[in-house]
Amino acid sequence: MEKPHADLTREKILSSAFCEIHRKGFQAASLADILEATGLTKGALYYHFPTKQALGLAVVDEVVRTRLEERIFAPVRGAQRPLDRLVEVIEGIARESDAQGVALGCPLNNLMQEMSPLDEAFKERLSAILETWREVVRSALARAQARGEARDDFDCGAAALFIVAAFEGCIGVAKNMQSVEAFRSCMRQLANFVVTLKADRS
Amino acid sequence: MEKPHADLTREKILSSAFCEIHRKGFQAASLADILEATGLTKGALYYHFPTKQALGLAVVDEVVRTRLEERIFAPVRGAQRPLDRLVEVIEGIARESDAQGVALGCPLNNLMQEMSPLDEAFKERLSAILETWREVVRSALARAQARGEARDDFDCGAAALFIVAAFEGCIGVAKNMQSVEAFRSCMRQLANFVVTLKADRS
DNA sequence: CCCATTACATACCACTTGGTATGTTCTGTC
DNA sequence: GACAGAACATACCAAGTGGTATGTAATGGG
Repeated sequence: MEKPHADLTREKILSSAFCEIHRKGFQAASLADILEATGLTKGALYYHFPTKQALGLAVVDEVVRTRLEERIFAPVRGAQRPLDRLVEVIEGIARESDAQGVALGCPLNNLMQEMSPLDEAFKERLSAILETWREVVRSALARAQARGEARDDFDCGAAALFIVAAFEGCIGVAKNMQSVEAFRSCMRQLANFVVTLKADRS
Repeated sequence: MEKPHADLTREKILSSAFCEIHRKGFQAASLADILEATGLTKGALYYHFPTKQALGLAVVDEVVRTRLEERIFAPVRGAQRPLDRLVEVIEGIARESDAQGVALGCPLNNLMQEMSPLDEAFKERLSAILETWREVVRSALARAQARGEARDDFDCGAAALFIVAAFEGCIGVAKNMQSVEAFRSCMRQLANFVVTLKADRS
């Protein structure tokens, strides 16, 4: 028989840690604050996670990755018209974002900027997620090219990397400006760029 | 008579603080480490700066801003052919960057991601620099349009914001991947985008 | 030469941090 | 219902943090 109660507290800690890390970053995230939000204590934390780093890595693997998988990767993967779907996803993210979401930024980008130069384990996990993202976009572009939906005079890998980079860049500057409007404008430009990759149907 | 010695130690602290903040971020930057690198002590620090935040803001205003001003803003401002110069600057940054520079990322972007949601004063100073950057690019695009160097079917403000965002995005992902090659590839894509803004000379 | 101000150095403080060691309760098993 | 391990809670600790109070050497003016 499994023990649902233990797993539940583990997920409560994970969820609270994600929030705290999203707000303050990993280093500035206080274990005391994370626990206070759950009503638990350090005994619970260190029973489920051996160290703060392990907690952070678990947040990356089980929360950050999952969120991106559901919201971005999955929708693009199974698209019949990959290029159009790519544009839809970009515009969808822009449309659904609110002031708070813009102010906090992308959890993946936040952690990359903070932890990549400091911690090798973080860098590898985050880099893996980024690479899947890039691969999802690259594959979409390649399929679009194969279907004649996209032009075939550009390198899919390089274009995919740029699209992901610009995506995170838009979130980044909008986070600083704390302007939903700026975010949407910026994402619209990115969508326009993707549209320029479409094949001219003459 | 001015006192060059005092100003010199002030700049030594500022320079060391910039390095430390560039490496570890503002919050994780230790005043003890900053001082150790200079051979000075806390007495010197708190004589010149009332608080750690003031030191950080001074770093932003006097180091980060100056660097960007010299390396990016100034070259673009006085260009006869703004669009070409913009591409040159982008390619120049890509060409001259080394492994260490890529791994550390853009100081402005690092601080924006870390401090914007946490500290209003930081957010305002950083936002001002970002706005200057955007305005420099916007003005360049507008002049390019006026001279017929660029097409005139796009919004200069929106395009400028996107260019700056993509610029920071490229640095951001390259920082995580810790790959100079990926950075150059990404920046080349950005340069290509800027080229698409050129007027078709038929 | 005296003296006040500048420009630091030294010593110290309250506080928070991640981490640990120990105690306690709950749960399932025989 | 005794017993064992899981699943926590409580109390505590060394280390590091930003900040301060005080001491001191250099400097320049009268």
